[in-house]
Amino acid sequence: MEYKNFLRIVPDSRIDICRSVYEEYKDTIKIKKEKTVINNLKKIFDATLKIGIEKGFQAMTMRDLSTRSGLSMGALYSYFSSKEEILKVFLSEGRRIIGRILVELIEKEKEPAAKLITAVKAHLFLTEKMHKWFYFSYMEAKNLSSDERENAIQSELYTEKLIEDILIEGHQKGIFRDIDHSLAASVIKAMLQDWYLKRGKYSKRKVNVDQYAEFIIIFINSFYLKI
Amino acid sequence: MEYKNFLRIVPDSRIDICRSVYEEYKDTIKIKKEKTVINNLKKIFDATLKIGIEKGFQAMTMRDLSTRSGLSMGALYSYFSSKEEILKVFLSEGRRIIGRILVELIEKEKEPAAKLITAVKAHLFLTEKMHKWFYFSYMEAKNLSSDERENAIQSELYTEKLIEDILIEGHQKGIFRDIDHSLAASVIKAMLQDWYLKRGKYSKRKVNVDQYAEFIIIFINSFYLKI
DNA sequence: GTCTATACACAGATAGAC
DNA sequence: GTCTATCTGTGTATAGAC
Repeated sequence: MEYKNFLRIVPDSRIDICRSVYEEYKDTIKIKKEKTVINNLKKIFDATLKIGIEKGFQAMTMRDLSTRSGLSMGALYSYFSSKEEILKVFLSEGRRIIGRILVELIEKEKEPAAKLITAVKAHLFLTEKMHKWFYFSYMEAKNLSSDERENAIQSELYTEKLIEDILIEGHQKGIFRDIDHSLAASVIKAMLQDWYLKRGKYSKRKVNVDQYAEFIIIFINSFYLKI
Repeated sequence: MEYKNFLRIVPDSRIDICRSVYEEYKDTIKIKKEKTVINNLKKIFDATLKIGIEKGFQAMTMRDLSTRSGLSMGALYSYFSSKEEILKVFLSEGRRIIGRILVELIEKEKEPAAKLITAVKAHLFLTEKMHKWFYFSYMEAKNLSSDERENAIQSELYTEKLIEDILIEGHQKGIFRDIDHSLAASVIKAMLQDWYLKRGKYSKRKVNVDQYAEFIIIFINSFYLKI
């Protein structure tokens, strides 16, 4: 699969997040008209992402957010009770949607070698599509409350476990070599994350996500695949 | 070489940074007694690092820093003219020292295969020794002024170039395979960075830096070394 | 449902005593 | 060389008009 095919399969996640937030928080959100809420949530999250990437969430002021989202300060506070809550909600709903897509795509494959390729591509393609969200999420996770930070870490480890399980299964079926699967999953994850953490560098070097995916897969296979 | 040997070779970098800062900034620092300056710079940088890792540099207030360093607000401002300057000086002097050590260690080796191993170990061991500084530096680089941020990026790319050059040399000498050296250097760097970015994870799994180094080297060699 | 005006706390920075 | 006290700007959050 190439990135352009992936884009056709996966729905627009930006609106997904807003709908999902509306469903879960309609009791605490003071505004009641669904269409208004989703529309404004989108403005809020879009602006949060832009400013957050420009100068970090901490440095973003509610006045910044008001200006960039086009909503007044008062309006913002009828959607969220605090600045901190915006971060919490935006990151946790994003994680949910991403986890779901990732699992769905991997489960379609039956053989470990194909599963591994799908896991790598699905992760890279998702981070390509939502690269601002991923970058923001990575950088701001440490600013969450300790409960929420724990959730973020668990979500990371879950992705890693998906990869590790594929490696273990492949080894049991005699396809993959006998290697420390936990460590291997960890460094594979590191390579996947580099794609969205250093996005600008790869752009400058004219490396696109399909090329990066291919390279990573060859790298991993040369290490893992029995010849 | 193992980590414990490395520790014997490399001098205490925390005091190095303070001395280096004193030399370079003695004109703008209002205090004149060298011993006092170095002693207090150490207190300031130690506290900056601790608080910065706990809650980020932006969230650190000058009052926090005053309390934790044991110096008054007034005293702090006779060493630095602003909060921003503390970050700039601390990161740029650290980069200088690290770059120097890295190059010195690699230059000792003559053969590409040995150079590659040394580069990997030197990087991992340095980040192990100064892991708080590296983590802090990675997370806060985006909060620098655009000039200083550019310096930080260039310093990153320089490390990557060191690796790429080793790969190219090895290929020219017929030892390494013909692979996209730029991409390879990039993902190797990603694996090296994971060591200090996810330090806690590896601790929990009882993986030490020597084991991680060995794993990474086997991984790279299986991809790169001609059989 | 959205706005403007404002309360109140706390940030960075400095002046001047010691 | 270091401290305390204080200035001033700006941050989050809210009250109440429209």
